[in-house]
Amino acid sequence: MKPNQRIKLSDLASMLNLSTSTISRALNDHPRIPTETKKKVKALAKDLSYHPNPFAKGLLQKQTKTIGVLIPTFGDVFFSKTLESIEEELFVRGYKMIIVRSGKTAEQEKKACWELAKSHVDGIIAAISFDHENISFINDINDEGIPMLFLDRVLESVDANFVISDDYIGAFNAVKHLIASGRKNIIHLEGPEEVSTAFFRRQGYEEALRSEGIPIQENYIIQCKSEKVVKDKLIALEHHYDAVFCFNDYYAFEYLEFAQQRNIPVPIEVAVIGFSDAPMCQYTTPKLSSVDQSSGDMGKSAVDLLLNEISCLKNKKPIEYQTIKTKTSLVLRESC
Amino acid sequence: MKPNQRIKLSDLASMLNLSTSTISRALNDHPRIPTETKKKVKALAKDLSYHPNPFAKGLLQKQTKTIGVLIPTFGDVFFSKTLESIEEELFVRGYKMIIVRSGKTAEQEKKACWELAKSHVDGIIAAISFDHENISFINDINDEGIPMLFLDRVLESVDANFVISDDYIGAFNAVKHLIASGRKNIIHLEGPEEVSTAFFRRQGYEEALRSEGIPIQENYIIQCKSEKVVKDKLIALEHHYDAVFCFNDYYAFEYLEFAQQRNIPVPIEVAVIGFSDAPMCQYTTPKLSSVDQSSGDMGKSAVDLLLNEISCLKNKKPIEYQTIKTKTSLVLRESC
DNA sequence: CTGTTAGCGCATTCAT
DNA sequence: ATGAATGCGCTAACAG
Repeated sequence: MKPNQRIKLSDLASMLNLSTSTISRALNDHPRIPTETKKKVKALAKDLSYHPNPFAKGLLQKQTKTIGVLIPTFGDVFFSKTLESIEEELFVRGYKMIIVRSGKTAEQEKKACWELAKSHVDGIIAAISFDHENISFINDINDEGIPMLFLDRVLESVDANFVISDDYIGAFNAVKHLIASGRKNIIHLEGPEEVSTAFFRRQGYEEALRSEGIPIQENYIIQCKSEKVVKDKLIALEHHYDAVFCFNDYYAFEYLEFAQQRNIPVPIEVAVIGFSDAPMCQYTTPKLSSVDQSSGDMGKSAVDLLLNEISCLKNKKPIEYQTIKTKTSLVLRESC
Repeated sequence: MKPNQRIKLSDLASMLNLSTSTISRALNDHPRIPTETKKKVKALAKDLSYHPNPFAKGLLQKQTKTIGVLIPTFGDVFFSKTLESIEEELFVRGYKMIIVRSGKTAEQEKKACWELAKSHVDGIIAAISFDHENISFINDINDEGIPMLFLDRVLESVDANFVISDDYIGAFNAVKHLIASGRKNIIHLEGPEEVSTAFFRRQGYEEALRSEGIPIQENYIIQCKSEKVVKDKLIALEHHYDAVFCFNDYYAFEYLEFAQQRNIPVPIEVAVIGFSDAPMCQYTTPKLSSVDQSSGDMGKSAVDLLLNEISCLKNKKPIEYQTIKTKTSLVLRESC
């Protein structure tokens, strides 16, 4: 029962006095093999815990049943949650997952992408961070026959499938809610300029103000590059603002800490809303309101779309690229 | 420059009027190839962005340059941090990483392990959750020539490399600190019984009490299965305890929330310490003191040990199994 | 120094 | 219904 060596087709063949082709066909449910033989072969295979060598298969056939995933970091809860759902969906559908981190620079990101391509994955799910001036490598990877799906961030001028959350609407509704509850002077802690999500969340913020006839003040929009600069700006604005809409939950956590240090009562004096709805939102004081991105859906949709594209590619069917926007919802807690 | 088809050795060979073996040797820096030829070949390879097919290599050679990683979840910050360091170290050393989640049951965990083994990874880093009654599958996987390293949790009676943090000392020091600061009635929120870390942390807790001559009270040790039961027990003990030492940070976050609801002032009346030092510890009110596990070191050590074992296996050198305990350190914040 | 040959494990012709 | 032969892309043993 316990082979201490890897078993292969030819082993089964010689044990049953059949040829490797028959064994192979039996295992793959080829129509012209008698049920009797199939049973016998499968039983033995199971008994010896035979597993086909994925490298032989990968070499012979086109597909490797492996998907590459590119993420900026494991540390961000949004990506953890999304990874969790991607892994689950891939596992169910018989795919393995190779993960690489994209790192801190556009160059590293490009390299990481190539690393996946070189691994001959069947497809890539990529959460691209940077605004690559030269996106030709994406086309190059596509040219190698590896479809790419982009997650969370959109790239202009790339023809591909996208799965993003509706950042614009999410931000819009959050800010609308702040205004509806009487806030007028709303600060936006803006995300890094290189990511598209930051752009759309800011757009949503601005449009919400505009729709209510509130003028947009440039000094209320704070680009969060250096912690010190942000704090200085906040201090300069103190008592002039009554709400803070944050690019993500981490910014919001930082703000809550800042507010506590400066004795700014939240939500009495300042209301705060984060983005992504990290599990930690319920453990801060006050509990943080946040925009949920339904990351579980994002992972599942991404896998769906990508595997579908792979299947189209294999069957030479035409591909219609889509951009799926998953719904956001405002989760109200104590901070607003 | 842009091949829209995957390029292979024979392509390079025909373009340079050389044989595939020469190309192969040139690319692999074989000693008996003139520098001139190597340059020429490498230049062309780069120009056409040639990448060797890892499946052909994997089939032919023993190693696949891929490591399998088994973790319970992406959601736990401890695992995120460890994954981050594993990925980094593997990437540097030219390895890819396949991740599978082990799921909720011992059966799923076993299946996930086999899934990795079937993928013909060169080795497996596994954070095993459950106390498998039948650990024969681990031996079976070893028999297939795939070394396994166990991370974070030890398994009795398995002969292998382990990388764990020194849970016992970490817990011991934390509780010692509580006692030193005048606490006497210390509750322990105990982790799940199936994981070894829970066992050692409890041991550390008990030994710290014992060393100070404080009796161990069974009703002060609360097994955290159902949230409701835990809260009921805590309520029953109210005003009788002055500190809570938690199995991990999440338990501690939950406790902080509970304390707030019941108007128990932390740390005035009750001191709290968590375990793992999640980044979120600094955003709670009060900021949570916690035991850091140096998860970065754990990831790196795990990769080191495993790749070393793989290399020994390949060169038929004898293997000496080790258990590396990484250091813990108490990070003091406001909660104690 | 280089080319020829063979074979890794498998699925798929083509024969029978 | 089954077996023999072929080749996926690559490296290594064996010539020359």
